[in-house]
Amino acid sequence: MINMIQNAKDQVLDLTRKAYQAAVSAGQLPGDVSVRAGVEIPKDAVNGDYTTTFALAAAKAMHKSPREIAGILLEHLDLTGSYFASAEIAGAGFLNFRLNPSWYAGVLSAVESEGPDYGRSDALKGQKIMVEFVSANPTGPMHMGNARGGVLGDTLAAVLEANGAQVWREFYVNDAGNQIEKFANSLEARYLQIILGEDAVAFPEDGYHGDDIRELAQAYYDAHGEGLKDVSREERHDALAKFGLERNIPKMREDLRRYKIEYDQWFFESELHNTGYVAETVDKLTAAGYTYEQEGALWLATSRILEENLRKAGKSDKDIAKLDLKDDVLRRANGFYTYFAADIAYHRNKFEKRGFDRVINIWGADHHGHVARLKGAMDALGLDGSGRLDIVLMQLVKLLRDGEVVRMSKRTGKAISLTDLLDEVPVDAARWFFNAKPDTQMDFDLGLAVREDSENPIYYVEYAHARICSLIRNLAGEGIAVPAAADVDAALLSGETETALIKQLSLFCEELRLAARDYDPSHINRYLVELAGCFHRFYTVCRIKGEEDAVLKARLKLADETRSVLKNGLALLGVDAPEKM
RNA sequence: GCGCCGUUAGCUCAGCUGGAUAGAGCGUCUGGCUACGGACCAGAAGGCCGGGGGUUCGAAUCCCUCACGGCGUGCCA
Repeated sequence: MINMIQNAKDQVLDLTRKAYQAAVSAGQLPGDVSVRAGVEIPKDAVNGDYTTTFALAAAKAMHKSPREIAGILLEHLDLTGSYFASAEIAGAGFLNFRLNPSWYAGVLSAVESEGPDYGRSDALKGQKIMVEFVSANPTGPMHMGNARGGVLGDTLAAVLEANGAQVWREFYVNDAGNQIEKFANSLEARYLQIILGEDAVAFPEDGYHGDDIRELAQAYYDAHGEGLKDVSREERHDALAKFGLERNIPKMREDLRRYKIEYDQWFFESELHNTGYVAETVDKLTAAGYTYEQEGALWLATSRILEENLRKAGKSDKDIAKLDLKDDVLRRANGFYTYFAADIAYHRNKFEKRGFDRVINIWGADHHGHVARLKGAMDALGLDGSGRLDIVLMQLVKLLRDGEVVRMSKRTGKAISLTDLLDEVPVDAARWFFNAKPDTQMDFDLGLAVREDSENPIYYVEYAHARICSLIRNLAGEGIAVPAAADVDAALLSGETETALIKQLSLFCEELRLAARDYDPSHINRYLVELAGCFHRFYTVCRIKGEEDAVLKARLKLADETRSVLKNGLALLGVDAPEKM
């Protein structure tokens, strides 16, 4: 885990502090001033490779102008043996540093020695994190929201892993409760319609109208005949629901696998009910004094819990009163537990029983009303939901085809499902596009995703990779192999496009850190587009084949390392890095 | 009403939790290979960062407020 960015930043700060101490000793600056200075990479390379705002931040406390302080620091700055060739004052009082070849050589050797692990860190080492995502209802096909959530969850998990965390991918199967009851009702109606005729059996108003329900009923009928016609309603429901789930769940598993998503576990809601864990969890909340009975139902005093949290967060009573907080039912008057009660039990299970340090859920934005309540319920159980449960809400996906909104699948006439999408768009294109920042609404253009031109960024990145592979193949054919970093003179890579490319290689670790910090893997997409751009620019300006041996080697090495980092980045996204296109 | 998310170039979005002249890609216009893959590269035009206040050396970024758009506000999940 070599991070050359961090190394350079640390060194800038260290050199600056030493210069400051020297200036204090010389009596030129006041001592004992603690300065909160940052080190940054300037947007524009004319402002150096690294810059510190030390002088700007210190100006007030030292009663001197930033430029004056910067000037004194510069006098005492000793760059001997550092990564830097020079430093200068600029603008309002920035101290700008320029890298020397030793740093560039450091990047080349880091990429080489870490290979497929380059970019990984142990920042989250020792943390056990669960990412729960998709968790679609097993009552029907998965939709666009699931497609987006699947990519986000899977890639986020990969990003957290790359930062050293121990990650668990989980799918929560809602195989209990009202949804399943509705599912059974719908199947029952279709089943009886097959036997008695469409007109003889009314279809439930709130049932699932999709063709998939008809197909399931037909499949049951084909396999088992009229056996369920005269049994009790309950028996018929159980048999049909069981049959439906046993078909639907493996189907979801297959569809997700096609989407390159594999889970560590499929967790069944029914298990929480069957083992009495839901009841036990509700009893715990009661024992903690957070429940009450009203109109035959058992309620959770959500409003009180949230009020306590908000007060702790510094909200005024007036603001809290405005919120109109409501309590939630845990157990209905009919004795059944609500989905919310099961969800509380499920999350208690994640934290308490399975010992996850952090739990991340990917939810559709339409569930956001649930976020604070679930966290609050965890708080009430003493499990610190506010601190350890993170919910990533993703906004809706609007599907377009050549600029026009698409609502229905041409084939089925129903909402477009995840499999419809994959029939139309390559998996890699879908994975690339859905890996966008979760909290903005997104347009997914089916036409664009399959277009093989410059408007489609995935090809830009893949092309860079394929181009490099081709170059290496050609040179290998001439007996020229990629050299070791130790045999490369980094000082020869001094052209603008070359230094820019090496700097971009060094940024990978940083982008991975940000992706994990923001729960936003799209940092990687942008990084890869930029990296590909740096390469294409380098490749246009710098020839490799036919150059003098030392130059050829250095440039070939740089190209090969670019290939390696492109591949690492694409692998995190679950996208193939093609050697030919 | 209340809450959450959003508003940056014609379009899609960055902007590293306060830094230098607000950046990319696409689209538009103009250029660039008898040389390693032209699925590429270079250049140009295009902005009251939704509006208005505030905080400070300094604000797209932090606070307040208003406007617009999306989504919520069930003994549904």
